[in-house]
Amino acid sequence: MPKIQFYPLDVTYKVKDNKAVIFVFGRAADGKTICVIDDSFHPYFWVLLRKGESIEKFRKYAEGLSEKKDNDLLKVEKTEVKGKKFLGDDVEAVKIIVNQPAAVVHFREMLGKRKEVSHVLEADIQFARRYLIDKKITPALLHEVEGEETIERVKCDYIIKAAKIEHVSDDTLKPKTLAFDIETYNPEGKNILPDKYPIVMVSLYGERFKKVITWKRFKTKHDYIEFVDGEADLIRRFKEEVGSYNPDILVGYYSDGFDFPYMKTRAEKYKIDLDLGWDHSSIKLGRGRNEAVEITGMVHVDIFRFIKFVMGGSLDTDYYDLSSVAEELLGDKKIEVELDGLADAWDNHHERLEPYCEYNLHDSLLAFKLCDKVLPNILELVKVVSLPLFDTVRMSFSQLVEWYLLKEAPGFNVLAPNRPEHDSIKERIEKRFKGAFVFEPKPGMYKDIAVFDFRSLYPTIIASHNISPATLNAKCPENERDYAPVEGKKVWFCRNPKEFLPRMIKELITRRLRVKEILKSKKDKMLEARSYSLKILANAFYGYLGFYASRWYSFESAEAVTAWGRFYIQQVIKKAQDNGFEVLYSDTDSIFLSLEGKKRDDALRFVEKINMELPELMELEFEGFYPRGIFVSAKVTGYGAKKKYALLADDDSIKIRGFELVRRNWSLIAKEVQEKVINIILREEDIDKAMDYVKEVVNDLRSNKIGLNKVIIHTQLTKEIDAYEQYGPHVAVADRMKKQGIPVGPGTTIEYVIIAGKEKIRDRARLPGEVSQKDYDPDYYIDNQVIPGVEKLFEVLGRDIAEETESKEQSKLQSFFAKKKK
DNA sequence: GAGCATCGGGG
DNA sequence: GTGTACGATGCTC
Repeated sequence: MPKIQFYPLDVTYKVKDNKAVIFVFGRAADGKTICVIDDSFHPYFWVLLRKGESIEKFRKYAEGLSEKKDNDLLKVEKTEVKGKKFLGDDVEAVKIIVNQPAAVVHFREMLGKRKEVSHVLEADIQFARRYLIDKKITPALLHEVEGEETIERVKCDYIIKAAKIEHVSDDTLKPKTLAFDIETYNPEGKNILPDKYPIVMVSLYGERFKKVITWKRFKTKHDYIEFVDGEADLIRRFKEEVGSYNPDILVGYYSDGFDFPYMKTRAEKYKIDLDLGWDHSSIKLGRGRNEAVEITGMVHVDIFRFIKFVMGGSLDTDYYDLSSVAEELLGDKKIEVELDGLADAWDNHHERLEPYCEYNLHDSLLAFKLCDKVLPNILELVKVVSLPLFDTVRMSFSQLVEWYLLKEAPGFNVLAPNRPEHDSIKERIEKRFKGAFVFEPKPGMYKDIAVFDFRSLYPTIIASHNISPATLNAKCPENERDYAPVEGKKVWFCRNPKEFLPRMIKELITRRLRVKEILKSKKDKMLEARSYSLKILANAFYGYLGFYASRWYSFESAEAVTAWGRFYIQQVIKKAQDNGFEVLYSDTDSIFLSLEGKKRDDALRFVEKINMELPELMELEFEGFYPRGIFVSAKVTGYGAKKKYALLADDDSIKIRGFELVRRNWSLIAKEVQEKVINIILREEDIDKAMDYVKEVVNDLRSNKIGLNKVIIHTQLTKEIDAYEQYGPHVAVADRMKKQGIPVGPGTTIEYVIIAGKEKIRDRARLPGEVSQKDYDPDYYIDNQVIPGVEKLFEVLGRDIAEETESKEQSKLQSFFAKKKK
């Protein structure tokens, strides 16, 4: 039989003659598309019987089951018995093999009701995924299919009826990616109405390929712009172009929630079928909260989702709009155009449309590059969970952990627990336990700080103490028990045998260590991405144990993890103090030591000693030396602020945590002053200079020397103007804009300046275009923007910025006396 | 301050 | 499709 090597990408199934037929779509090694068809795989699930019940009697009963439902025949094909592990117990499990997926739904319910049955297990694992797990197929890796060519209505170069599919190597597909983005006619600002307004342009961007399709003509220098006669043609041409480019991955930014749903609505209007699927099926829109748009065969990636939910933790940006994300990850932004002017240009000024096409294309380019950038992360996760890219990029951490466990379970002969039912979910949500330990910092400025943190603290605790629902308070001799330091509770985990869940997390940790080992000798972006993916997945295990919807949920296990976490970090703190170090700050897994009167080597030796005493996998790592650092007091309590500090690193870079620098609704001048003050304090240690700088800015503000652009405040409208109860300055300005005929609505960013006067602040808010530099109110910017941003920093250093700049209370007092005099 | 509802992203 | 989904934030009582 002929053999073909290929990279699987997508899996689905169809029911034919009461039998499930699997379709594996992918890219052959020669670049052609391939569809592998397999009808030899049967759906199944497991049943456990109560103690004392006869397995043979039950099997006899089950094997005769058959039912007609509508036109479907549902029947049990056969049963098997196998020794399995279920939550640490050895059990005899009955495998119920049925003819088609719908029969699983039917018989799991029927058998679940019988009194001799105690558990129905793994009866909710989707058939296509089950197929991948059981056949050990990992999407995007090289496989070989052996089989004959066959005929089927699919858009594939090879159509093979499989006799055998085998994993060949970890050689990974370099996918062909195409990005797309639409622009729509939108006279109503943020209010998006697909039923009412058309798509005006669509862009496509791929390797050596770019195109913008639009349907109003104008003179242009760009040969990538193609003109068609109307929206319907635009949609048809989009389909054709995607088809002829024939990508493995079609990527968009928020295309699950916007581009595809919008296009679908428009296509329906013209009765155009968006049949992009390799089996000629239409794109499938997700319902309700699940917005995923699926295309059979082709991998549709909504890169926004992946970046926000999987990469989010490591990004600095607070916002996940394309521009912010692209800026951080790629150093490239969206092209700036006046989007509100598109509708007018579309209606009345075609000659103004070209910039919008450039903008449109650039969005696709950004989506393309973002996808390319995070592809190594995606592929690493795909390797771990062995699910199609489509599913993997849309999974939350807990789902990734769960599918990793589900995939590995058969190899360890482990039966997966069921997901919780409604009642137990409610119970689980209400249960809370104690979290991490935070050592409150004493506000102040410190010199020579050494920072250490535990490498993957929680994952290594789980692996080292064999934490899992199966070992929790299980039977084992007293000297085999590891008691968790949970207050007021007797909780232990048996040290042996090493259980499934800790073994799985250990596998991730050691895999990552191997990657990191290679990384030491050569820098490699791919490997860094792999290391990152493995790290976040390992870290997610702890959350998974305590997550209400988990199969392997274990409240006591999660509780034990944080208890041990507190135990270890407190132990380090204590030992540091015993060794004469001053501990400045500690949060969860990190510790900040003052090196006053000590040498760097002392700190390194101290950590070495700590590591000798820790369990094998656990390690306190050196994070860095910082010549100077400042900890600021919290706003409310006045005590040490958690997670609010700035450090000057050895390489002269500054690490800022928890300060407001990035907030959108701060004026540029406020951000600038905060940043500069931190810099002067840390780099030059010259408090007077920092103070003088602030005074200078305050004076410049007073004499209106600061440019208007630096006093503009940005605030986003979150709802309709009328809906605001609190008529704040940004709402007032939005109102003014509306009266001037500028469209505003939810999502519009309002820019305003506060001008001098005695009225309420909201009555003194103006559009930047309405005022000039001499109009803004110095007092407002001094008291409400600049001073609050640096107040705490100076407070730590024993200085009162408000007093020294004679702002705030002072000025209020002055005006009070001024009034009195009159 | 708890409890509920709604954004988020997208033009 | 052997199905189900989060989490931060703002607003109201």
